[in-house]
Amino acid sequence: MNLSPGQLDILFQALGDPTRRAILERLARGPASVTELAAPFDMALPSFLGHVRRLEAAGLVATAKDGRVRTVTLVPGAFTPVRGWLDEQRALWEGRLDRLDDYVTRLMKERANGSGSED
Amino acid sequence: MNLSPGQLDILFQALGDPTRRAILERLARGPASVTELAAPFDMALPSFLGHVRRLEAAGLVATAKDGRVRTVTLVPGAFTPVRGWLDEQRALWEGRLDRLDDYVTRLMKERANGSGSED
DNA sequence: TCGATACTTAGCTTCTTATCTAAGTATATC
DNA sequence: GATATACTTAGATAAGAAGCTAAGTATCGA
Repeated sequence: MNLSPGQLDILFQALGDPTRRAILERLARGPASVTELAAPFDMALPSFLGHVRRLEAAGLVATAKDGRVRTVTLVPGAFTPVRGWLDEQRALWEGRLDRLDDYVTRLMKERANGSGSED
Repeated sequence: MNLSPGQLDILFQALGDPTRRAILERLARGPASVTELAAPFDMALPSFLGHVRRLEAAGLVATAKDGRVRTVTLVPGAFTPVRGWLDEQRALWEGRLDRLDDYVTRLMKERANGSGSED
């Protein structure tokens, strides 16, 4: 299950804004209407709605309109690709350390076998 | 150990670009010079350097100039705040599920104790 | 039906980002 | 010392993001 090329871009970019992260933090405690969500922020509603839309485009939240109220909910698994990339990155790094370790180990064994003639 | 308000912004934003993520992936395998790093990308060097600078500003890489060559290396722990935020977010979410679970459990017990008079 | 509520759309301004080309500086190599 | 290499700086441009106000639409509640 590979993700489309730009998906990670959209996700990381969506997370790169304090307002949007705050929205997600709020939503982790349960769904809320747009107005409810917007209340803590000193921002015009259209501006705020832009953030919600961006989160929605990233697949981090889902919204549904019932009557005149739009309810926003967190999409639980949406962080997975981000975590995935981070984990991969860590694996790469640790793989490198392992190889470095191997290398040093081999080097030391060679020294122990001790021709001792190198400078 | 709390991080400055904008640190997460800068980190997430730095990661929200495919070129920059590719640079990090390459660097996980070991340090490289700017020109070396730039080779796979169809991009003018000044543009490319901009990306390296952004990664450096985010603390994700360190650079050092020796002679005319600037060597770029990964900063290992730099992802920690990102992971941290992601983990927190997950904890919040799971905390919510737990409470939901408690709630449902309590509800079912009440039913079992069965006054059965609520609608 | 009328007013209030909850968005929604449209249009504008400003700032930032991602690019580029052209030209400059500092080292290394011959 | 002349040339080549490896950045580096300095603009210029175009696109995108974040914010605003003003005005519109659709419900809800009395």
